[in-house]
Amino acid sequence: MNFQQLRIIREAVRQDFNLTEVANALFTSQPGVSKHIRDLEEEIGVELFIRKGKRLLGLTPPGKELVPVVERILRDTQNLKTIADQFASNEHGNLTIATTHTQARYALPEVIKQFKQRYPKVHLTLHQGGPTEIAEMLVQGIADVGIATEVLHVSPALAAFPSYSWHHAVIVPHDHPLNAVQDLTLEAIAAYPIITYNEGYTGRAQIDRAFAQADLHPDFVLSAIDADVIKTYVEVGLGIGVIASMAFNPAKDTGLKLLNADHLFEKNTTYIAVHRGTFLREYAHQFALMLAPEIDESALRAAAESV
Amino acid sequence: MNFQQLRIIREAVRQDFNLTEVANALFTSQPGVSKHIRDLEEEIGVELFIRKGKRLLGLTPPGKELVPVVERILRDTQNLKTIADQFASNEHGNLTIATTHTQARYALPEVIKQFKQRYPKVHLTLHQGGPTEIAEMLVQGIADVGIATEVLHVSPALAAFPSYSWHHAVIVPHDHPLNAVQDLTLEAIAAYPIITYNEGYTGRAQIDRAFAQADLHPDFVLSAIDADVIKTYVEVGLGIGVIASMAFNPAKDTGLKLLNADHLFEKNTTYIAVHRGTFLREYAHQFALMLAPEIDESALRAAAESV
DNA sequence: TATCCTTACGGAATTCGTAAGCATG
DNA sequence: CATGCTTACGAATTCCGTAAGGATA
Repeated sequence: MNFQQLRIIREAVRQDFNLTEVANALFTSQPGVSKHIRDLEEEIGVELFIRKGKRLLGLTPPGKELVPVVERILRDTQNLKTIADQFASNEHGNLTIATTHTQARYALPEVIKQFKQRYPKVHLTLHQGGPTEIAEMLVQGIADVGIATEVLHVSPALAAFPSYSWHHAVIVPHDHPLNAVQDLTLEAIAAYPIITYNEGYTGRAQIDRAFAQADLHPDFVLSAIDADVIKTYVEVGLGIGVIASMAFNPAKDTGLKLLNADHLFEKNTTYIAVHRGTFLREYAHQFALMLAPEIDESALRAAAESV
Repeated sequence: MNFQQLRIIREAVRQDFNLTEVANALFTSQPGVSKHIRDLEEEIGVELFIRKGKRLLGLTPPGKELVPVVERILRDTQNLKTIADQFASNEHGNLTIATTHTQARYALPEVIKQFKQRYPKVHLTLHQGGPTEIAEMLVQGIADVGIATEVLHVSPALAAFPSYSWHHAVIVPHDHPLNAVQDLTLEAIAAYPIITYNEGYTGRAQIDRAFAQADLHPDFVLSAIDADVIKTYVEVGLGIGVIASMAFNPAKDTGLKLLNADHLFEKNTTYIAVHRGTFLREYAHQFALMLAPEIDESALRAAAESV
């Protein structure tokens, strides 16, 4: 048994059992991949993959049990290197953050500025994606921490901690009739075409839920991933916008007005997530604490260390 | 990085940093061991061992952090093989039990007979030793389950479950004056030379505690690891014996009489222990359940699977 | 001076990549 | 017939053991 064999097993699952792709992903030859798999199967005495003719289709029952152990071994080898790097220097290294546009654009800049002041030599990488992609990046070990409002609880392999809370707000052009309304209601909003986030992004589920509970069916005329796009279309008069309030900048968004809607939509909570069993560098840990100061530090360590 | 390097690191700790012994233990050459260590240290970029001249003296701080991860990786590779064997056959395999003389001689025979009936093809190995040796055998993965009355809680890496409880009793020759006594007291016992278990064995601590609390200082004229030895010396009149009551067999120990002492000594509990993070074969699991039927099955699985 | 580690080097074993062949959707 | 896996074989690399040398209790 060797590590290359284990990497191949893990990659085979990730590449949907296409060994040619596995070979590409691991920068090796395809026949070598085949041989490694057969060697390992022979060594441990069970077939890991279901085969139909020459193709691999999936995992056998033993394969299903063994793959998580393989993944843990490989994660631990990664941890070995990470811990060693930690001792080599607390100040340099890489930190990869997977997050959504909204967080990257409006919530993170302040924290990242602060982080860079403390750790100027740490190289930061920001990966952007939807919630499921963020979760996947954590699971695959591509990203160290993930930040999103939506379901980062999906996989039990992830540990999520609340970072901060915020509300949606309504944005309208300056000359819009809603500007005159005193107490904003869902009914009043639902009377106009609405531009807001895509499903699965930035608390969209909360927005839908609020209207559904009020038995309202507004016209979602356009949806987008980010507030900048939404604001643009509100400005051109396509409808009113519902965005995260922090995405409104009075200094820059001069053509628009922000209407408070805290009482209309449920509070949203943005979470910071890490992958259980993956060692966190000291600075990654500090980054998490900067973003969520009230996080239970020992819980974070525990999440990162146990499986 | 390869598994041999990791095995060498683990073995270096076990062999107290004597690389010659490491080479012997792993059936390889000593220069190879040295090279593997230096290669690994170079690869991860930190020194794992404190060196004085050419000798290794201990672990550096990074070494102390990394060794547990190395151990977990190696344990998981063992788990891979164990799980694979499990699928190859539920009925064959090996089960290694580490236990004390007392358990092996008096408590286990019935359970083992029952186990062999259910799993006739499983090869059983009984390793005998003191409590610390039993714990060590579990930690090193030499034994699958450990059974003892004494401290198996020492290492947090072990999970111990109560199996059954028992009391000490007094044994005397037939013509002994204590035979006539109605209500046995500690004072009455302490008046005679006592033969009982060695320190650290079969609840000896309970016996000492009982006398200490009564402020009695009996003459422990002889101590031994097993009841057979104790009985022999009681028969020749060297003193009275204090043994586990289950070690008395009225049919065979015809020259002796058993005096109940449940009210004099605290109850003892025999524990069954496994090493956390080590996968238990189905039959090993069943063995544990036979020995401790009221064990929480999910707790046992959890102990065996998490770290 | 005996123990223990390192360096050096040659051979053994493993791993890897290329080329060719075969099965399947 | 293109995709995907296997077999076969030679090259490259890694691993291992022996022999010799040096440091330390």
